[in-house]
Amino acid sequence: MSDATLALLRQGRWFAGLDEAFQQRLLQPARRVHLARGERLFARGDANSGLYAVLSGGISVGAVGPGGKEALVAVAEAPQWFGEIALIDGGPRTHDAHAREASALLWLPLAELHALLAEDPRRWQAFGQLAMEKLRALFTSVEELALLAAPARVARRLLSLATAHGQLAEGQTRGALQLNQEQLGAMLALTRQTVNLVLKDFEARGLLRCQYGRIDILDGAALAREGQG
Amino acid sequence: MSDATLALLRQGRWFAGLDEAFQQRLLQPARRVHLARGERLFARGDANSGLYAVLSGGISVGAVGPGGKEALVAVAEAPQWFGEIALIDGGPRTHDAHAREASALLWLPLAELHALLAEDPRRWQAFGQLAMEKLRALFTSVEELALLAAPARVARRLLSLATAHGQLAEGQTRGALQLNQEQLGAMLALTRQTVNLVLKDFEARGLLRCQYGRIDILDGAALAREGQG
DNA sequence: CGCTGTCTGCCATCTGCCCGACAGTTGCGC
DNA sequence: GCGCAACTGTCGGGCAGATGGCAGACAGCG
Repeated sequence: MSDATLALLRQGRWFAGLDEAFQQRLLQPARRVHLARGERLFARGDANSGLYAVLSGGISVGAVGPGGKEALVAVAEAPQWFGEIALIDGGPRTHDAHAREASALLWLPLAELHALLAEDPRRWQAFGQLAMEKLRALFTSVEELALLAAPARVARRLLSLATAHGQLAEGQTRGALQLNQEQLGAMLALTRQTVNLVLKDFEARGLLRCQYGRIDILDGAALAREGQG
Repeated sequence: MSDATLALLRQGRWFAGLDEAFQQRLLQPARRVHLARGERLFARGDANSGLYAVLSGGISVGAVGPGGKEALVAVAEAPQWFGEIALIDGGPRTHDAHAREASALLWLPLAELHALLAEDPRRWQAFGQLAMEKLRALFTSVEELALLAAPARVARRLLSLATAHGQLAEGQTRGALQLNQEQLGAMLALTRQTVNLVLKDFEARGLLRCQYGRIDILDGAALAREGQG
């Protein structure tokens, strides 16, 4: 695995927190996978195939509920890892995952993971920690969904996306978010129209800038205040 | 630890799935804790104190959001386990936990857990699995919250409570749920009035019976149909 | 027994967000 | 450069569910 890849992955909090030896050992059996725009990686209910890390592009993780409405759980971008849930409990995939643009992934096949865990079972904790990052993020999502009105939800989610739900290493944030208003709506259980309304209001007050398929965050602090509800 | 306790805990899917030796080893350092009605076990942000299992009574797990509105995440009853998140990632408590009635718990102090994990690190996976049960349940919650209307949400949550989110062993269900309409509302992000409306409708159609602080499920199959949305 | 706090049942009113629709704008392939 | 598809911006109508308020039923307690 190239040094560039290693450097990229170390920008992620989880991977950066692993000890050097484990980082190396993890990447050793890893393979690269390339997906075209729209291509599906796995679907809800599929058997576990292993763990993935995004190197470039973006992976939409979501599900269609009864009635055809789609809920978007997350958009994974470099250097996020996903797919650990099925690894830990041996169950099927919880969500659909597909490439929202041409993407490169790192794939750790299940058999390799088991080999690596058999070598040193203490490593289970590391994967547990990865899952706990998701679990904690999900708890805050539920709470926001339940308790906050639309503007506060939008504000919080934007900030949360900017830090990749805290999965980026210390201090790192994205100033520009690559997603459209429809997708933002699907994450927050709001319609595109409502999202647009809120966004326009924020823009008029200088908190952000709306562009085609993209949102630039200008004033994160003010956005955080907006998210207080 | 008494045989009765062991038998009780084995009614839970997670504990029952552990091998015999580990079950014994887990209970060996465990202590009993008694809480009076309304007493607080821990609060969001507290340092990790260990793992708990409910032996009798019920523990409300929730949080108050900005604005004072309360979100109820779950009501843990025997023989459910909770508190594993902080164990795995070493972070603070995600939620407030307090006794909704006089309750008895089993407490595994953090130091004992670490000792037990140091002995055999493969046991990390077991705690990971416990957390994954929560994570999967939470995913379905989010989806329900986002995609379903009030009646379907109520129906699904009632069924979900009846099986303790799948944490009871195979085939076990509770026919009577010990909670009031206000609490049900707090779980579903609905007001008491709306919950009442839905419940009355279900009752009129013979799906359940409303009683003082309690709901009896009469027709689980019909309730499941109602939850299709 | 009656007192008190909790829970249920039901109303009238208000509102935030959904829905459908359509025009304007941007980006991309031909 | 043209044309088409995807995305944004905005409007008005409609409704599910929130709000607030109140009477009555139930349970525990002195």
